[in-house]
Amino acid sequence: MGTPQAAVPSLKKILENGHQVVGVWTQPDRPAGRGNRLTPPPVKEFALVEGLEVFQPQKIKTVESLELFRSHRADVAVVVAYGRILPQTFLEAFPEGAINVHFSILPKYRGAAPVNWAIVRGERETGVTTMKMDAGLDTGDILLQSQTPIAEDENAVELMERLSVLGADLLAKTLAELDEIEPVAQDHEKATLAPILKKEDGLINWGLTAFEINNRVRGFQPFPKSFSVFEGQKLTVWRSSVEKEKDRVPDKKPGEIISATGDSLLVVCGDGSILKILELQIEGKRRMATRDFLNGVKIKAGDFLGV
RNA sequence: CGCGGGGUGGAGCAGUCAGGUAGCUCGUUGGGCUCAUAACCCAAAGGUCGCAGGUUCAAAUCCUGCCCCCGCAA
Repeated sequence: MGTPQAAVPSLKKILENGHQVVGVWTQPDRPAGRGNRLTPPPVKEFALVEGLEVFQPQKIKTVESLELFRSHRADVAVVVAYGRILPQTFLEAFPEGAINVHFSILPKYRGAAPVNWAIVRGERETGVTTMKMDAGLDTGDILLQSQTPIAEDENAVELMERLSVLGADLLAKTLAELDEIEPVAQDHEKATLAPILKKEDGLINWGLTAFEINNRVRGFQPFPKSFSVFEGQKLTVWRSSVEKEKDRVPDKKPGEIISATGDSLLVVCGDGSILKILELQIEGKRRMATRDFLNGVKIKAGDFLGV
């Protein structure tokens, strides 16, 4: 059971390792993109190519869904970002229960957006966890974990791509050694949450420090992204960096542009720290390097972002 | 038929409403200046104005159809 691209490597790995996949559960096709065309989730596309049987119930909490699920008579359910909370009855449907791949080192970052929040919080390291699912939100007993450092300029999309592969490997190991692994209860005292991101989370608060904003720029991808307003239009920051501490300008107000020439677009943030915008996008336009943006637009030091 | 913006030398844009010599900021190439430079000065090359029709003496600009890109909403 899984839905987005991040779940595909796990499914692929399971197949490669010779496990018998009796059914793939994924979210229904949804209208997406321009024109609202009905779009199948990545897991479905992959599963169909592999000739697997795909199930996309509109509702999971129905007797029909449960009956269908039970009818697979599988040994175990594997869940990777399915997108729905599974009722206890599903978790108990098979002898080995349900195993989940979660993209953080639990108990940290429980919830829907663990990769994003790990970056936003400035973590230097994260990882993946396999666990035995229980009824709570990512509260199940831990089976295996694997860590990886977060690169300083790595964004959430890139990190997720790595973690999805790491998770697939860890899942393979977990399934192979399922009988020997001793599940370990989480230290619930140390749990932190990684709640699902909302559109409004993406609006840049220039009062935060450049470090914090840069982390949001990296972490809020692919959604909701970090954006501000320039001349009434949405300006999305795709890539940025933090200027040196010694160059701080404590006398300037957050949001002020202090340089807009060549490759250099510098914005004042909290405590006078400075964010350098490297790549951006104006609504309706394509994503572009700062140099290109500055070539075509009248913008100068003293202007403000966010108004 | 969800709403909207856009396709103009290699890049990002102006010009389109009120048809008439295609412009700006960069980049590229050559030359100059300088101890030196990604800095500065001078010069040059480079454009079927997305595609196809139509209107007109004349179309980047007006009309029709098509292709492609992007934002919003889901």
